[in-house]
Amino acid sequence: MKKPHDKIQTAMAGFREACERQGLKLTHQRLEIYRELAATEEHPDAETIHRRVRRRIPTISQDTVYRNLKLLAEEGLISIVGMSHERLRFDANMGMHHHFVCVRCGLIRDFCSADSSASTIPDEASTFGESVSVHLEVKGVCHGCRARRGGRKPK
Amino acid sequence: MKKPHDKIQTAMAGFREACERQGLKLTHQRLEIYRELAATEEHPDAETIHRRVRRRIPTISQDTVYRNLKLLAEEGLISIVGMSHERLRFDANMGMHHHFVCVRCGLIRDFCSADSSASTIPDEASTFGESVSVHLEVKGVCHGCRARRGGRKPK
DNA sequence: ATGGAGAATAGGATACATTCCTATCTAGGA
DNA sequence: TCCTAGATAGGAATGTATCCTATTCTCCAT
Repeated sequence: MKKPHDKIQTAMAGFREACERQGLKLTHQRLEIYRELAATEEHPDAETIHRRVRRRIPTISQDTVYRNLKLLAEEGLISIVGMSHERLRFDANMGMHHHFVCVRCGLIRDFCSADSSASTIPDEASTFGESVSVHLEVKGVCHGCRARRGGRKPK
Repeated sequence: MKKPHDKIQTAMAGFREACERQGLKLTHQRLEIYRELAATEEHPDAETIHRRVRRRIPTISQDTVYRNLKLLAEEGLISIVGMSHERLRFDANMGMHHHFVCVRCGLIRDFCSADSSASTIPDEASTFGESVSVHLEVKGVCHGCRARRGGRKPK
């Protein structure tokens, strides 16, 4: 079993490299925000990260935490669990289906996979609890957004 | 190709039955909210549904729309796309992995599936755009919540 | 059909996560 | 060391979603 400390050290080194490669400045705040996230497996929310980082940087603002988390997610250095944050969206189709989600405009489309294994609850999930549903979430850029070009969200 | 009108009729009949079975009253508002959702495949948000239903029920309140959508989702008559609405949550683990999500307490755990097909982007997704990632989302009730018993969320 | 009890609704008030604004500061290259 | 674009702090603003409560409505029993 690897020491958790070493794992974080490794993650931090990789993070520094990635920031330099992508032209992001290595600020104290940014590093500590990432360190806090890399140190846990519980998928914390922004407020939790803010609270924890504040133990070491008492004056850090919530805006800095939100801004960095969003930026790092856009740069592919961390990920946002579930959908990118937008309003709740609903679906009357209760049959088995999967979702294609456009990360730029939020378009969601249903599809059914020919691959039946994507519709079976994996055994590994029983470690955590009793599963009731499973679906694939495919993230990407839809044709419309691709045609519009542009490196960022139209919004 | 089946007429869309017939599909909605069928869906409405099933909805009425389900409401009666589960002791939900068949109010005009509730029926129209469901009808609006059943008539589209675009996974609208609550505001959109509110706006559309208001064309036929001008005085319907946004609270009624929100309340019914949430209730119907809890009763399993419709579904909420993505995660149930909570704060954004982040993840520094960029390796391939899936998520188990407890629908009661919001716990999220990573796992890797032995089934490699769950890690391949389905061909069907290319219909909609260029995919960049795929992961399984397994919803269920975690052991902790199961032990605590109770039919509803602890919150 | 009619009355009553509890569920459901309308409308406004409220909560709260997230983002915006802007003056100030800092990392990193010249 | 100096400069500049990028980053931050702090507070204000935004906007989705929920709460509150008086009123209305559904549906079962009479």
